[in-house]
Amino acid sequence: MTRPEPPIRLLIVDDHPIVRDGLRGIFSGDPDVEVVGEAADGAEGVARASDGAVDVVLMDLRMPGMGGVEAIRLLRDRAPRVRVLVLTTYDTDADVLPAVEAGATGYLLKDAPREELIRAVRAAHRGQTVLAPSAAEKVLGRMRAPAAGSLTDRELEVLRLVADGTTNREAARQLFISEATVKTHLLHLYDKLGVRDRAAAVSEGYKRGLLG
Amino acid sequence: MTRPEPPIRLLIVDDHPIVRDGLRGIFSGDPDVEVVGEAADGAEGVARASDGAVDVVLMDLRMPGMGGVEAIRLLRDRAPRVRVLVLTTYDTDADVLPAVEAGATGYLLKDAPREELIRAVRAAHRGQTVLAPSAAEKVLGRMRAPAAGSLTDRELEVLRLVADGTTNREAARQLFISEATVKTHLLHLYDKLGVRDRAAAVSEGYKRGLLG
DNA sequence: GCAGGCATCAACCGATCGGTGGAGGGGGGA
DNA sequence: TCCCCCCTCCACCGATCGGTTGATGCCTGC
Repeated sequence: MTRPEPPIRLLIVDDHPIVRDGLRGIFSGDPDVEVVGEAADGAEGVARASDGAVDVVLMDLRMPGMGGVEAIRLLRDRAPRVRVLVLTTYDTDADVLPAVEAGATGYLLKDAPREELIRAVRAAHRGQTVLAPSAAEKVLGRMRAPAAGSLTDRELEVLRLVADGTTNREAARQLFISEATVKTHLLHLYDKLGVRDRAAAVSEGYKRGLLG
Repeated sequence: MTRPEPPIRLLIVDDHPIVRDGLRGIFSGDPDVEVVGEAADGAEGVARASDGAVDVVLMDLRMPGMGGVEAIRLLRDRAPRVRVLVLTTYDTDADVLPAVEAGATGYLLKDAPREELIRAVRAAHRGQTVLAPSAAEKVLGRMRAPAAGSLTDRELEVLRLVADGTTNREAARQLFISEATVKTHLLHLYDKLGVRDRAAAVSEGYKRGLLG
């Protein structure tokens, strides 16, 4: 007879107790998956997943304290064998790309059906990449538009000013537009570059040859 | 007989009325210098100096609204013949270097003796560079340590993290130090790079080959 | 003619950052 | 030995930034 596989040891990391309970419930009916712990933020998640007793982590991204992306980075270092499956509400470039680059094995949205979630955990455990369609789109989009001028002229102007240390207010004056518009351009280019702040945007700008 | 030179037309830009009055008083006794106007911030200063009726601008740096550095940049564009003499209280790298790079003809501190101030205005009018000793030191220091690892190991680590978009808090966790220490490192490297914020620091980092 | 990209602006909010002024320990060069 | 540099940490503050939502006008391509 076939020896039963040991269950997949799953850690749930999410700041909302209700979500954690819901996830627990979903997996409680599955003998192949055992929820071995929960954590309410990234730091706790890293701590619990670093002891070798976890196979897969279901990781939320936006959490108070240490966020998911940082946690994933740390886990790549401290527990490389742990697979991290991102499970979050958002699928913007700025969420998906950093998470994938940090080393997430998969990326699902919280509106995914239960079955898909269960299948994804199994797939992640086998090391397979599981991307929600919208997340896959972002990743591919990133590949397709690698360096090119994905930024509009105006966005590039703003980025250049920011790289020179101008504040939003100063940039607005120099471009003869309002500060609100500068912020809008920034938010757009953050999304396009897959970053969350001006410093990282400048860095991406250099990496892609937009600045320099 | 020698035709008397027309007086030097001087514009005073400083947000403190008292300082403006003091400066006016200093030059009132000098027939070679005529104070032709005052402004309380950079924007007003640029406007008044752009009409061709000003020879030299005495410019403060830190002012509400548009600061002095930005005003100097704009003047380089709109009224290149106007000489700008910076007169400020501070002489840190972060003040001196941007001002000089923006195109200031001179840099004096407010504790300078009256005579030096008057001499400086005349020198600036002739296009001569006038630097307060401490300011000259910063400029030379910049020349001496052009690219090299003027940053300490720790500062460079912090800069790299910042370029990756990590917040101070996250960087602190990753380096196992407190957030306060991260901020200290940042302030130090801002000074060394001659910038005022993380975005510009990242840019300088790439320009100097510290990043990328 | 209408969808969609681009540029513009507004208001509000919490989080983060930058500025300032200390303080103390450790290590290396003068 | 003494001083300076580096690294560490604290607390307070105002300024700025980033997030969010929603809206308008223009132009181009379908």
